[in-house]
Amino acid sequence: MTDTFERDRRFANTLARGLSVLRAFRASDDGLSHMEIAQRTGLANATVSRLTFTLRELGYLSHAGKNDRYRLGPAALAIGNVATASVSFLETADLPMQQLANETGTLGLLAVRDNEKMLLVKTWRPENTASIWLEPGHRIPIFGSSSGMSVTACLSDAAFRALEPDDDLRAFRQAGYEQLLARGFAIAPQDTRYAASVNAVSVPFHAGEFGGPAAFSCGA
Amino acid sequence: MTDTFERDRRFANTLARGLSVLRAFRASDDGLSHMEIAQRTGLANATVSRLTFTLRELGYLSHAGKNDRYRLGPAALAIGNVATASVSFLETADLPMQQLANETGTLGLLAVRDNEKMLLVKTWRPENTASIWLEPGHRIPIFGSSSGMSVTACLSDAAFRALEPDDDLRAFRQAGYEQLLARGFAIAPQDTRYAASVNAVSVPFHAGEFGGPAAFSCGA
DNA sequence: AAATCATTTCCGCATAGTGAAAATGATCAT
DNA sequence: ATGATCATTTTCACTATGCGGAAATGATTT
Repeated sequence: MTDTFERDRRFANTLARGLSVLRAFRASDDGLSHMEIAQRTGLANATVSRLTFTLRELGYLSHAGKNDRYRLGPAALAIGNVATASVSFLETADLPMQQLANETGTLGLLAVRDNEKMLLVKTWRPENTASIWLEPGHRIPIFGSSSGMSVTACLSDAAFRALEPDDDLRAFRQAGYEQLLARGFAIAPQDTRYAASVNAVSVPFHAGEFGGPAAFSCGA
Repeated sequence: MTDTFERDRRFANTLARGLSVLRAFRASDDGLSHMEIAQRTGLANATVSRLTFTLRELGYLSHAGKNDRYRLGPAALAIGNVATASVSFLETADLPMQQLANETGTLGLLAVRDNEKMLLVKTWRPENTASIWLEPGHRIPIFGSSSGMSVTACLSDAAFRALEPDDDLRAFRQAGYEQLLARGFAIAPQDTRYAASVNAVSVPFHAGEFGGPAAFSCGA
C-alpha cells in the first residue's frame, strides 16, 4: 500500500481507491489514459487496471475504442444528476448564478465544506470565456478563501471545534462573522488569502438538504 | 455474499457494493435510512454500516445529525458536475430541453445505453409540475422504449451484435432505422412498448465524448 | 421501565484485493 | 517487415481486507 497509515477498521479501502479514480478526472481533461490515472491517484498500475475494469463494467467510466482514453461514464452523470435534483436550491440558483458570472465577467461558484477543505461543487463561468480558472471538484483551503470564511462563520461552535482550529482560523472565522453581520457578505482579508491574485466575495447559505452551510462566491 | 454468481477475478467487489449504495438514492427520496439502503442494495447491515462510514468519510454521503438519514454528499455532486462539464453538449442542451418540457408539458430526457439497459442520465420536467415520472438514474429496457430504438439504430453492426440480440430486438432496431431515415425521429411501435401508457418520441445524438450514441426523448 | 426496532461494533474466517513481475499488445523508427 | 520502446493487462502467491452472524449499544414507542 502506498499511503499506509493505520486506518479505521471500518474504512473500506478498495471503495476509497475506486472513488479516487473517479475523482482523478477534471472537467478540462479530454479523457485520461490508464497511466495518467495511476499517476494522479498514486495507485499501482495493476490496481488501476482492475478498478477501471470494475468502473467500466458498472458504467462509471466509458472508453470508446479498445485503447482509448477513459472518460467519466453515464453512471457518473446519473449520480450527479440525482444528487443535483435532490438539492433543490441548486436548480433554483443555476440561472441567476450564470447571469451573475456573465454580467461581472467573473467566476461564480458554490462551495461546501468537505472535511478540512472547501469543495467546489459547481462553477459558473462567463459564457464565451475559454480560460479555465477553478473547476468543479477542486478543493481549496478553508483558511484564506472567502467561501471558507462564510462557511466557518456559520458553523455552530461545536461543529467548528471539531475542526481543531488554530488561532489564525479562529480569528478568520471571527472576522467572517463580523463582516457578515455588518455587510451581509464576506471577503477574505488580504494577508490571509490563500492565493494572492484572487479577489472573491462570498455569501453563505444554509441548506437543510446539506449537512452544513454552503457558500456562493464570485470572483476572479 | 447474497448475489453470488462467479465474477471475473478483476471485478472489485467492495467498490461495486459501495457504488451500489450511492445508486440506491433516488431524486425523490428525502434521504435514506441505513436500513432502507440495506434493503435496496440487498447488502447485510454490517456491510452497509462500513460502506456508509467510508462514503461519509470521503464526502459522498452526508448525514446531518447523529441519527439522521443519509443523503448524497458534496463529493457526489462534484463528480456529477465534473462529468457534466466534460460532456459539453449537455450544457448546450439544457436550456432547449427545459423549454421543450415546459411548452409540451411532457418529460424530456437524455438516455444512453448502459450495458443491457437505457440509463436516464438527466430529465427535464415541466416547471410547476410536481408529479414524479421517471427520474435520473433510472434504467429502462432498451426494447420497447423510443430511446432504445434510436440508440440501437445508431449502433454499428458489431456493437449491436455484442448485445446478443434476439429476433425481436433485431426487428426493433430495424424499425428504428427506417423511422429515423424517413422522419428523423423514432417512436416505439405500440405492441413493443415496455409501458403501455407511455408515448414518447426520440432523437439520437452521436457524441464523440461518449462511447456510444445517446438519445434525447420527450414524452408522457 | 420494558419492549421493540435500528444501528454499530466485535471477531474469527475465507476470500478478495494486492503489487511485482511476466506476458501481451500498441506505437514508433529504421 | 523487424525490432525497440512504451503502455496495458494478466498471472500468481501471499496476506491484509472485508465479510456477516451475533452481541452490544442506542433510539423510539408503549
